[in-house]
Amino acid sequence: MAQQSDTVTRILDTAEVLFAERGFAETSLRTITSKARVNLASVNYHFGSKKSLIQAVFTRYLDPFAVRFHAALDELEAHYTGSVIPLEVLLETMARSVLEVPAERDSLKVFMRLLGLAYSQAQGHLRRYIQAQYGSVFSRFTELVRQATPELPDAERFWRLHFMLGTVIFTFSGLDALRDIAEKDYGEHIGVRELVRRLRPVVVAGMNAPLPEPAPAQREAG
Amino acid sequence: MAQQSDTVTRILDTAEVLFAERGFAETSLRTITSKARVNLASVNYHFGSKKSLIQAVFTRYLDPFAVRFHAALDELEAHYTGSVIPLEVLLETMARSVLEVPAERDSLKVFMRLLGLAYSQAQGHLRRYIQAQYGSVFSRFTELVRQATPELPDAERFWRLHFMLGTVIFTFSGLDALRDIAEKDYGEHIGVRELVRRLRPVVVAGMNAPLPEPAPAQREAG
DNA sequence: AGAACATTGAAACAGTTGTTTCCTACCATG
DNA sequence: CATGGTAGGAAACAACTGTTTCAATGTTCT
Repeated sequence: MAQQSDTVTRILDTAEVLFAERGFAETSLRTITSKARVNLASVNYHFGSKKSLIQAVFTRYLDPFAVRFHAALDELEAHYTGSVIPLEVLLETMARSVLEVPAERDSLKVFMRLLGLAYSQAQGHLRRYIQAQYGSVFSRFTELVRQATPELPDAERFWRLHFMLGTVIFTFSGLDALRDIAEKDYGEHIGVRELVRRLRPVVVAGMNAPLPEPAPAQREAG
Repeated sequence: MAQQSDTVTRILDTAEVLFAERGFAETSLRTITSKARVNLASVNYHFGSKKSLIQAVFTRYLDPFAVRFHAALDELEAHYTGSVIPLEVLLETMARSVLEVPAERDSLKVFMRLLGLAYSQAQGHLRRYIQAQYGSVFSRFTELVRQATPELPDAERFWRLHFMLGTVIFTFSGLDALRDIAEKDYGEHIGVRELVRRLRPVVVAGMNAPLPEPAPAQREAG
């Protein structure tokens, strides 16, 4: 009981890679269990169902992330006591927290791809689970961003945060494909930290972009 | 032969909506054919296989898009003969071309979600098909962007274009979910054109962001 | 030691998947 | 009218899906 069964972690390790490579529906339990050299029934025994396995894969990443991120925000608030935390610092802190979690297992690529799938994949259950489980961390972060960007209307800030989220998730989630193209065209092998360095000014500039021109009288279809 | 069978278009109309809602693997041919009130075998009869049906759904969007976009770029090059086309104009033209195609059928949401799936979904066959079929249009566009942003190093421009692609695809692909949240939190119902208006300054600012600080002496892991 | 428990193993379950087969209806051309 | 090729319908196909069952293990505590 001190450490959970070897079978459980072997399933999780194998499942997260296969999920990231092919998606959830396209990955069968038999593929997972045979690749993990584990009995087929053990997934249902340890996790209950495939759906629960998927959630467990996410939990293993997101639980440590939530802890670290909360701690990092605590430090930040203690340091900037009273005054406002600058946007760049907030973004930098979030990036660092995200990067730290999977660093131990060289699985950042998997983590990011899973995040991308969580958004794009079959509508509901996973996004609802993540929202219910980790929504509070995200709320705390957005509240700090609100204080850091008082000039932005609330709706504008909401959308821009999601724009930037899209940039990051899309980039890392398609990292292998993009990296191949970049390597072929520019001969430059690019790593994760290098990519973060490139991402930083773009994200900051996006958040600080001038406000859009006000909407014209609009008839909308859609 | 003058117009293709009613069955074919009924299958395509139904399939694109279901694919966009649930993904490819999660949508069975039986779901499609029953909802389209069409015989199950007709998919294989008219398209050959499910994979070909998926490609046909994309072709029906991308073929007209490629035609329109090429024409729009022709016009642009004729108008700016000799001189360089500004970046904002290029982005605006691309946005307009993308928006025009599905406008006739009120299916922009579907189109965008399909684009998102094409990137995020099970890695290979679809992205390869799109790359092979429509890569030339994209190359023409990126070459014009290169001329419009001569101060950007090639690699930097490559990555920023994909950053911005991520922003757009991620946003529209998760549009329904995001719109629900936004509507709940800010009571504001947002339409596609409204979203494009918000997107524009962010994308431009991202492309024009200051160059990142040069990389430090780096030891890189993975 | 034996009893209680948690974990595995192999097999079967019922349901769904994409695809194929075969037969009927059509409809223009000979 | 007959006949060719095209499209549609019902049923079956084999393969695969997630899940369950039940016996055979090991493991742990008294």
